[in-house]
Amino acid sequence: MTVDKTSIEKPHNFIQQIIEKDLAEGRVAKVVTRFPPEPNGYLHIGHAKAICVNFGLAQAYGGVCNLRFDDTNPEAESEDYVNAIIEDVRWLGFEWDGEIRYASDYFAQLYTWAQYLIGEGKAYICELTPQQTREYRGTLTEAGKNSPFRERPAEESLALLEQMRDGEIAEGKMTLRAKVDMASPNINLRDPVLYRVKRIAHHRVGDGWNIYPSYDFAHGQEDAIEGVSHSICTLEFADHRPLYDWFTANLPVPSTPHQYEFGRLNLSYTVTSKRKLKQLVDEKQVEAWDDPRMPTLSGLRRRGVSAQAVREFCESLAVAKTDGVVDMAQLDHFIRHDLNDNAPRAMCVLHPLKVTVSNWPEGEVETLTASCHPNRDDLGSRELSFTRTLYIDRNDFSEDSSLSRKKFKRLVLGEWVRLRGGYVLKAEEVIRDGSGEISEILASIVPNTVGENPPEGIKPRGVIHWVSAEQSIDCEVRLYDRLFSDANPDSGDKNFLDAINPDSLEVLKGCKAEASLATAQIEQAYQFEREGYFCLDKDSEDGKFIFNRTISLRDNWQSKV
RNA sequence: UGGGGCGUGGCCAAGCGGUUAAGGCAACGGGUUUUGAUCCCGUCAUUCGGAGGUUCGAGUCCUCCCGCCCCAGCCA
Repeated sequence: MTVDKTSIEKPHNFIQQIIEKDLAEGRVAKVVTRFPPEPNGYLHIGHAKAICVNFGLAQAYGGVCNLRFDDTNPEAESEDYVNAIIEDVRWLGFEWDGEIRYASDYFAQLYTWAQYLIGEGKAYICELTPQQTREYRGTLTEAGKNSPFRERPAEESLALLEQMRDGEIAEGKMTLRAKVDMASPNINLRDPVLYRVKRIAHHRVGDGWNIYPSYDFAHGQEDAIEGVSHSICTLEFADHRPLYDWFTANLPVPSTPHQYEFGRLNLSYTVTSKRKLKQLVDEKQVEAWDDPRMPTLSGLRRRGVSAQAVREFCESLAVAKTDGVVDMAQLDHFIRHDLNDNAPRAMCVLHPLKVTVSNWPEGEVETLTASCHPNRDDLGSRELSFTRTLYIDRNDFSEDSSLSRKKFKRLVLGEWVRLRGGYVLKAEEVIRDGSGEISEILASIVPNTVGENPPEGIKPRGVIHWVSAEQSIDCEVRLYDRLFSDANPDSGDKNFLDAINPDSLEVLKGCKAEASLATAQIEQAYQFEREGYFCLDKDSEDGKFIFNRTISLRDNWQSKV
């Protein structure tokens, strides 16, 4: 047995403790877990936690983890979702054991087991309408009552089941139900539905079936077929565990898996519910499932978040039974941490303001070399062109020279700043357009200040970024903010759509990026110095650059002044 | 009013009866810095939902109470 070192340095969570005990006492020979998504939507950050838990546990204890699609409800599912999910799991960096599995692979076996249960007198075809079924089920405080079809002879149920399967029964007319206990305080045990009629084709197995198994009748048996040792799911399934166990106990399954539940991930300022995310897409509140504002894995990826950042964030989460709300700031921390370490630096001016360097000859270009990372030489360097006309950010200039040096460490009329990686610059004059707005700044550089301190008496207020006007590329920059302005858009009886942040996307056109960015690749991360982390968006085309802001730099100066 | 689960600082969370209640995020001070970033250093729970009890000793065990989440799909 190989034990992963990194995972045993942290305190062991309750599932690890169970696994270790099972291994030590010989109850389990090999750890087998599974990640079982339903292909009815895209994977989100909450799924990332489940993926990391399941694959991580298998890895840590020398076992394997299956990827299995729980495709028992063709109504909501599609192949597109299957493909998107596969791509996301791969991107996250996990490798499943063997072939991808599908619940639909087991439809024939499940059907046979349904017949077996009927033969044992433990299941029956019920003809109660959906409405009646609800009434017979009772309530939270009152016991249900037995269906009048409960004692129907097995032969009859068997024949009816066949008719259901063959498409001879209309939807809603019949179900196969387990005979458990209509008086159980656990509502899930009040004769749960095993098969329902759905006369529609299945995205994977075509139209061979007119009935489809329910989650309860499928999940545990799928686990048993695959030899899953520890079936890990979220808290809301805890009430289903007795049923899960009931099936493995009453059916001739090849193994007896056990279910363990942990708290799903909730993140502040977003929703982690496939249903709600789908609503955002369907109602065009966002562009698509992979909109960079979405907490989906494809959205995070498109925004420029790395798989490693997502994984490390997930590692930082507890596997326990509490269901809290993790602060979005915690995810942000891991995103910044990864990007700070790995993203090459570049400069991009978001709100360009023209600067003419009056003591720099027209047409003269000096090529400066700048490091791509302050403390990673392996990331190399890039070239910057220094020319007479430059752009700096409008926000980095002020005419107000009464601003204190501490409060405004940027360019002020009559004073100096350091152009990052270049010269020290002095602002001398402001030029306005017809409307009175500043259209240009006339400035001069202090000679011999590239990589050198300026002479005595010249004190740059700070360092600002810039690009050459001639040697830069035009681009569009999309600034993303949180999708919701309420930390808990989902809580209570709030309608999460009411909390949508109207300013979650700001599109900046006519931004100026340094020339080296012309070779940027889609999703490849950069730090635009003093602004944040950005990556090229897939909407970019030849000569048309669109950058997404992954996340801004941490910014505490305002509070300190 | 039934069943299941959970309550440790602003958020997440270790703690498995015996040193002064880990750690991360956030926040706040300070240092370094050609990114107001990073990095570094420091501060941040006399107290563990509440009340009783057991014990030499309790966040950890017992009792009662309070609060929050999930379950009445032919969804998963």
